[in-house]
Amino acid sequence: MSDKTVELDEIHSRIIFRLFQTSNVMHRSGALALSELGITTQQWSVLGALSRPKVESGMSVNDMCSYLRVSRQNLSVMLNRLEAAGYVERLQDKVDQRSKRITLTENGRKILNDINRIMQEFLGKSVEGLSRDDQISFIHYLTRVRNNMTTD
Amino acid sequence: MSDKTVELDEIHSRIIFRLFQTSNVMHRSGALALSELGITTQQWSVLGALSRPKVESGMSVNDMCSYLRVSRQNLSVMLNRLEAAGYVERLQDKVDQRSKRITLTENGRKILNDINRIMQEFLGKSVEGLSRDDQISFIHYLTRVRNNMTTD
DNA sequence: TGCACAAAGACAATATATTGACATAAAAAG
DNA sequence: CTTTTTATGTCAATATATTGTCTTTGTGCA
Repeated sequence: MSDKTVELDEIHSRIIFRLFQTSNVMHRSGALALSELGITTQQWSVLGALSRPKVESGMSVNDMCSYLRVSRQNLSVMLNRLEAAGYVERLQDKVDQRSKRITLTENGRKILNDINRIMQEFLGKSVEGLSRDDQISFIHYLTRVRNNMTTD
Repeated sequence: MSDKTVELDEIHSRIIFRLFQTSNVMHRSGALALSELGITTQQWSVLGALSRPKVESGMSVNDMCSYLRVSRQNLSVMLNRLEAAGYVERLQDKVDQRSKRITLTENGRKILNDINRIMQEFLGKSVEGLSRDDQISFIHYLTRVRNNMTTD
């Protein structure tokens, strides 16, 4: 390897570093906010994914992995915990023997309601100081970077 | 708890969810890009923190935790690996017996150079489609949200 | 000066993130 | 139709994330 020192674009590296920091802080403070329910932010995202009306009939593990951008193995372990807690159900897919349908249970809907009650305030505070337009731009940038970094 | 269904602000929750997804994708694809060096994105951020001229004399573990927004325990384990690999050194602080000074070794500087050579391209691709102004706004939003969510 | 409290870094336990591997089922190819 | 290849979800291993805890050291206050 050459001895020439590489200078990274400072703005580029700062974006990635900020993502790293912000994600860490998000999980830490989010989990703290939800600690009374014993729920992590990651579990919230799993439950939230299942609560959408368009997936009322359930989601496959694979679909969830794609949606959440987590690995199959990680999701499987998270689902173990959520199933054990009675919040989700794994049902055999009727069309494909290899596949499962994951659905929210009634208890899952209830805890999600409790979660959202807490997260409402948490989320509001997290975006303080950003206008609605800022927020929408922010989503656009995040989405763009996410897609740019996505490898198949 | 009341039975009334809570409706989250869709923009707010999407910001948090995008952060979650983007962070996952960032670590996965970053680690893939750096796989030939056997370095993770997290280790890169540790090494990067130590390479700044203003911390030439080293950083305490505590300072690094604050800078990186990771826990002391997590950083300690990461430093174990980086020290074992010969990239960082833990030296006793001369003023405070409880404290350590963490410094980059010469090998640490070399691997960091190799890392940055790879990350240069990775970072460039990750921000494709965002103007310089977009990138600067992005940093501003990330910083704002990070600070809003930071609890002491 | 002595005591109470806090800070520093590391050990322990647990949850989440990845890749690798596997058995079963489905799809594709010839 | 048969064989090869791919897909699905889970087990295994490892790295990173957290909180809790501990011992040693340092600080502040009476």
